[in-house]
Amino acid sequence: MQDTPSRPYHHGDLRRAIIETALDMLAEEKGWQFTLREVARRAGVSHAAPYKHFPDKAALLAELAMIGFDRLRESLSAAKPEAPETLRDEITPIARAYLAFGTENPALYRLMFSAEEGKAVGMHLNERALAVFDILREILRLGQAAGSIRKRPIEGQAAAGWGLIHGLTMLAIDGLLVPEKVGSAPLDAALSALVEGLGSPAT
Amino acid sequence: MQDTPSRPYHHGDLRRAIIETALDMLAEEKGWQFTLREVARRAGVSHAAPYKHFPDKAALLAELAMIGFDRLRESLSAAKPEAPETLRDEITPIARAYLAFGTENPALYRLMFSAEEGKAVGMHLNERALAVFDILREILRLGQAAGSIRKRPIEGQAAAGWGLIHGLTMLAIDGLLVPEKVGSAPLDAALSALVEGLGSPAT
DNA sequence: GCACTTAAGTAGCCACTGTCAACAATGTAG
DNA sequence: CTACATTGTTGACAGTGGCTACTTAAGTGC
Repeated sequence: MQDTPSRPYHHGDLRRAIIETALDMLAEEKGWQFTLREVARRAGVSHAAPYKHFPDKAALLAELAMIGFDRLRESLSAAKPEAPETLRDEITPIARAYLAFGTENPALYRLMFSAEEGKAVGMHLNERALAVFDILREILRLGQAAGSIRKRPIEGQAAAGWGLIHGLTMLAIDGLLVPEKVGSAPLDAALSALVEGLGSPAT
Repeated sequence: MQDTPSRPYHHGDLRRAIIETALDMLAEEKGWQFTLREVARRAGVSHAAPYKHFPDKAALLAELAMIGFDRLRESLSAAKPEAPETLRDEITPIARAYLAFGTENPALYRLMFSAEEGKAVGMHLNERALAVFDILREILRLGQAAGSIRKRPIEGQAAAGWGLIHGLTMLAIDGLLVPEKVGSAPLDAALSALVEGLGSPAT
């Protein structure tokens, strides 16, 4: 695996390697607590090396969270269907992609939504988070224009949509989406309720 | 404040005092990271005293989480209206109480949904969590029987309801429910969508 | 009074973390 | 080829935290 058996003194692209390693670790176990030294260990560098690329731990965490939001946004964009026939056909693949992102990177997803305690980075981070949010808002806007979605304030509808998918993702991460309580396909069922709530009665 | 100026050697009810102190601390700042020593400090006892009442840190955390779920359930039960006229009138105060619980005890709420990594306690904890869930299921069951709620599998409707309120609560805790993006009353707006999605079209 | 249990305090071990400072290797500009 | 900036390594410091003896105080039964 190590493509450089006699690893050169200069890693070459350690910054990216550190981020990559950290993301891998965040994807692995959700119980994992983040430590700079462990990241360095796994990246195969000394414990102080990361300080050449990040001022401190918080900076790395903030960057990871931002990358997480970017990836989530990309993932959702990629999942967006070309020419959906119904509202449900449109949002289902996106919702699936969202939930998949969360369950595949549980710790990262949690980090994304708990890292903005440091208010300094908060602004930038919120920008990224709200960029993800905008995907949903756009769908609603177009849907309302096309008449497939009830004419209600978009903010409220967006709150419902994001709240729902975020909540389901969190519950899934925490292993609380047990079939006996929530059915075998909770996402589909919940989306049904959402679609019926957002969609125009006529359609 | 200290009702025992010359604190006796034996605290008397240290176990409860520790839990109380820990809950207070969890309610304060959400950025707070839990440490046994700090709890002991704030409780005014030595750093090893808690070990006389809890085998280890995880045990205390698990108990706190369980108490959290119990309190949440009580809070929701108390908020349940007597004779609601509409579905919306019925769920709105409950949803409000739920969100209030989360925003008033942010760290506790997070703990409740991230502590069951320790799989040993997982079972008991999930029981409590699902007990909260049952309140929602009961509402849906009665609503379907009375005809005010669409006849769909209850599990799916419950998933939608819990997912939505849990998601909104989490977003609120993380300060992501900003009015400019999500409206001035995101909870009410989201509940509108939910009610329209769950409620019978005729009603 | 006296032994015994319980509940607290004191002291400390051990592991670990974030961070910094000093040093070494490597690349680069002149 | 030499001076310098980069990037990585080593080592250490200070602080913390969980946890474990041992010790001391306080209640309890006899």
